[in-house]
Amino acid sequence: MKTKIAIIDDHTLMRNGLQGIINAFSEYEVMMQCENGKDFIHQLNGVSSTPDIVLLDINMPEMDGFETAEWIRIHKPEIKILVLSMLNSEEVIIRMLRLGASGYILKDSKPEVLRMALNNIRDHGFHSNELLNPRLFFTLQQSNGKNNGASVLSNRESEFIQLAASDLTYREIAEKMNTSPKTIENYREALFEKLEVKSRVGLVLAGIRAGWIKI
Amino acid sequence: MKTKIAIIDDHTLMRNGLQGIINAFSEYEVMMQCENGKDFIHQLNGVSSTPDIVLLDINMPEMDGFETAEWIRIHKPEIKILVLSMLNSEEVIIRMLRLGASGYILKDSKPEVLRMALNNIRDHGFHSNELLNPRLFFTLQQSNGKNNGASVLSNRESEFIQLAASDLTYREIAEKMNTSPKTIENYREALFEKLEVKSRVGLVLAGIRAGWIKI
DNA sequence: TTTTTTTAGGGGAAAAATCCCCTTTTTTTT
DNA sequence: AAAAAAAAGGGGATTTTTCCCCTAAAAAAA
Repeated sequence: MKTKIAIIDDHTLMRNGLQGIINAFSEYEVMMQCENGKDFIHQLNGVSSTPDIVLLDINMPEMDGFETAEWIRIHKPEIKILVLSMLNSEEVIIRMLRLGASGYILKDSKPEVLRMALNNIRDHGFHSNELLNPRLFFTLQQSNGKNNGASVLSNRESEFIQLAASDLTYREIAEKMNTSPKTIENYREALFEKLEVKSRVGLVLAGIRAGWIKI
Repeated sequence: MKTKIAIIDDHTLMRNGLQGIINAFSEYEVMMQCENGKDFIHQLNGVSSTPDIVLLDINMPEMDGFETAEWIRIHKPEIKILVLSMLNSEEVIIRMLRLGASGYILKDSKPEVLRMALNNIRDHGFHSNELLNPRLFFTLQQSNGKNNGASVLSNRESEFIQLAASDLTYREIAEKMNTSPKTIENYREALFEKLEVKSRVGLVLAGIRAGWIKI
């Protein structure tokens, strides 16, 4: 069962581009295209199911992103909102969060970022890579337990690589993971080989590029 | 004219500690100490002026931080809220933002962090260092004009930090930059201090977040 | 013009990371 | 049931990083 997406954006080209990108993700399908909030509300009456996630632009005629987010929070609170905006402004981001957005990414993001954002919202209820301080993100991820993504990495390796991307020493990482520094050594060596790197910095960079490390 | 602060926290020792710290900041004065939200509302009726910023704890008996934030947003929206919490949890942070908080810092923050948070809220209406991704923060700062990131780093430091984000050793970086490893040491130490990190990985991550390193 | 910053460099020591070599137990896959 | 992978751990050595201390010329700022 694919997760259903609605796109709310006044630019037809943008909508179609997004639809193409999203439909290429096997786990998602675009079920609605709307040119503003009013259109979205109108179309909702004509469909049998509601979207799971709404991709929401901010600057739109008639009913903009802020109004739309507010409407969704009040009338369809089960729908998650991922704001897709050109505005890299903290004030806007915070305003959107308060209106109930579950994530906020920039329009010039790469498709992988969009996909990761959608995954995070679907799996954890919110997305924050682009938004919130990664320190906080990792804390939460750990408490949530499960390790999604990378089958290349084992669970413990995933935990480790996230912590490797920090200001901690291996000894401190070992303490956080409740294991010995020598065990950490095993993960490190295994990952160095897998990712063909020679240093911890190289490992972290490779992890970031591979999408295993959230910044 | 000093900015007036109210402290809402159920621990007397914490309140007094905070009051001491804040009164040592020349631009702020503590005008109220309250042990929970109810106490705050009650005390508000007895004072002629309202506080500008409220330092708000979350876990409190009778009326906790969430309820208090909601009350303030509805009844005294002009009062800014800085949440001071032990909870490093994204869910809590997002909930607090939605309830109208202007900032969120951890209780184990240093006094300078508290002061910076207060300054940011006073001057810009919000504080986000601890909360939002520094990359966005710096981007915003740059577009606002002052404190543009580049001037923080000297030319050679900029070259160095980019090369630090690689699989190379410092000796190899020194060769690439046609200088001695000891000179590289100077850049490294200067940047560690500037960015408040303790390791090369920390440096690289801070550089990425600040937008100085392109990956 | 004086002061500060940048650039360039060094000595010496401690801590951390890296690289080899291993063993054992449990879990998963074939 | 056998093989492979994951998880946990260790010994011991080398290299790299990190942390103090320090000098000095050139450039930029005050």
